Amino acid sequence: MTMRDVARAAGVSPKTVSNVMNGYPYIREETRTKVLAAIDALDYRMNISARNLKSGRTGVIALAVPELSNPYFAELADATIEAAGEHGLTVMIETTGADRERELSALARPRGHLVDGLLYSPLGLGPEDVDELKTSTPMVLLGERIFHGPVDHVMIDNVDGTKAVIRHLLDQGRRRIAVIGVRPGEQVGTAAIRYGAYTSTLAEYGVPVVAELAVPGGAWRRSSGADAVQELLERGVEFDAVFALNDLLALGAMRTLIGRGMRVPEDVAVAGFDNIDESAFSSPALTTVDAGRIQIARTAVDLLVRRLSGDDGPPAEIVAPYELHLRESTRN
Amino acid sequence: MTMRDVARAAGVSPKTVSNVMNGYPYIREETRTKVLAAIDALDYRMNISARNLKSGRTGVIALAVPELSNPYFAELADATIEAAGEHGLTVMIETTGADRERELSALARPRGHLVDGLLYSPLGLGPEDVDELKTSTPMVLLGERIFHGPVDHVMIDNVDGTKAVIRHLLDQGRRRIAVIGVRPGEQVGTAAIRYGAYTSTLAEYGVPVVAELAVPGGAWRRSSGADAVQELLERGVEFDAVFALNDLLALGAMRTLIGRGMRVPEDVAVAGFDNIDESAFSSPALTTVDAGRIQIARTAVDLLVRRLSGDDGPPAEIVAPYELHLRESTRN
DNA sequence: TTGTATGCGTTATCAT
DNA sequence: ATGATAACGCATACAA
Repeated sequence: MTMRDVARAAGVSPKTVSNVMNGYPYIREETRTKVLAAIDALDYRMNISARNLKSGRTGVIALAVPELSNPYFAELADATIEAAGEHGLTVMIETTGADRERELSALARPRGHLVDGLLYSPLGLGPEDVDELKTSTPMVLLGERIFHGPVDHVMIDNVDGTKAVIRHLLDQGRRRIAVIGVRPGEQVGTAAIRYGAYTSTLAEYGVPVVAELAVPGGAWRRSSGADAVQELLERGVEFDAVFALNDLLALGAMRTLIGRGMRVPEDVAVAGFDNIDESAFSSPALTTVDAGRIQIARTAVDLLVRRLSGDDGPPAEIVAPYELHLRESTRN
Repeated sequence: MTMRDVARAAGVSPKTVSNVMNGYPYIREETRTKVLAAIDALDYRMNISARNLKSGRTGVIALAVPELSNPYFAELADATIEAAGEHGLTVMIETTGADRERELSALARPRGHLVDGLLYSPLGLGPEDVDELKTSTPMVLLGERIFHGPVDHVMIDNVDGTKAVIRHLLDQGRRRIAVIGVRPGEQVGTAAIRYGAYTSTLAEYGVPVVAELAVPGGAWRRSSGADAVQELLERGVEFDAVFALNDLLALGAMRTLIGRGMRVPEDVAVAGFDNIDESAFSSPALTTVDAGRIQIARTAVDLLVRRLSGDDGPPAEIVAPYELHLRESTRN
């Protein structure tokens, strides 16, 4: 079942069938109708591999994320699939496990020319890898580890988002705000940015930054959040609020607090970042910053589509607007 | 950058390069080394489209699920990607939104011959669609809407899993067990099976099945679970336990109960089904049935791989083992 | 053990 | 507005 078969059935040449399928404008209405009827009758689908071989286009873009078990990335993936679908593109999801090697390999001639472009959300790469980004495949970067790179970049408004939530905690009278999930060694990346915004907001209010209130946490999972709070309690550190660098950490933190008989928010307020679906339904519901994933997905796909259609202007850097969601976990 | 270039660089013919890349055994070690060196030096990747055009294989399989925002499917996707990776296969995720039309279209010549096989988890299809499954693309069905179809089938042990959790609730002395997420009209599918196992377990214990304890819920989301319990409370129905047909419903249900000042499990025990990551970290932690998604993914990929390598034996029907996780939400 | 010739299904180019 | 022809990069069959 090839284009030739369709052409034969419609009484035209293969090229005409191709033209119809690709929306070539100069076709007589009568011819188009005939061809479409034949396509329908034979239930014909074009062979994408053959087209790709000739034209270089597959209609597939890849989304490289650490893992789908993290709801933030799963929800981002859903949003991306939807946004891509509106442009007739299919999304191929690649999970890298936040592993540097696997992230780099996702960059190398993605999937043997099988994808037209790449939406790329690296956790293990940094500014030192900026050269690796000069791929031939169009790419849009999601995240904040590599600034002013050679490619388009869609970012979360980490600074203002964090400031908003920390101000909220301070306005509620909290003064000993623990922060969990920090990465002490790192100078770049989401952790460093959010932590920096945390300290500068405390400074604004004249609240001292206390080292023992910052708890490292490598993987931003529920279990790390639970462990972090456990550690604070065991060390006897006093705190009246927890700012978790993402929602999963916050949910894990609340789990430990409640398990230890503490009240949220009365004894300790908890806030997170991401606004994953889960956060609206936890008990108590979690105060968090919505990073704007719907808009991020949409913007990233739009940028990529523009590149795919040949735009080679200078790299764009776009910051998605954040939104603070105040819920029970911080309300006095 | 084609195979010819590599061949030229290595001083051999393209065919030899092809042989090396495909693991053809009868190659002199010296030749193989030369070729591999050239591949490495030129950073060559094979063009998958070209291979597909000739051989029919792409090394890509598709996983069709309703949506990734549901953590069960996201976690299943992660497990599938991992299992497929061990066979050198890439996974392309297709979300159908549980929409019948989109599910059917995922079936039709998937992605223009771009995928070798399909792992298919339909929610909107039923036995009446069994003919649609007779595709030319190898396929493995995940779920329980279509039994004894023409294709391999990996199933959750819904009956025994449900029985185990209901017995547990009964053993704890619960006698008015609400069940939420039922689908009254449906004769097939997960909802009907789990609800059937619920009623038969009650019967075993001589506990009457009360109609008003069964609350319908179309989409199995947190919000539906919250609404279902809301409805029970508003109707003044008495109940000492909630069996939610999946974890998301259960988490939503707990949210409403706790929000209304009820204690879980003291006043009402809550149990779910799926054992998504979230359930171990809710407050209280959720008792649930692990449907065995890791094993389901592994088994499904194995079955598909066997089909891809030409096995055309009769369709297999495999039931993954369940595991009951007892947590705080049901412990007296 | 390696090389040569051919064709997979589509699109680009050019012609009509 | 439509058609003829060649070529994309690889694998297959067959030859050497």
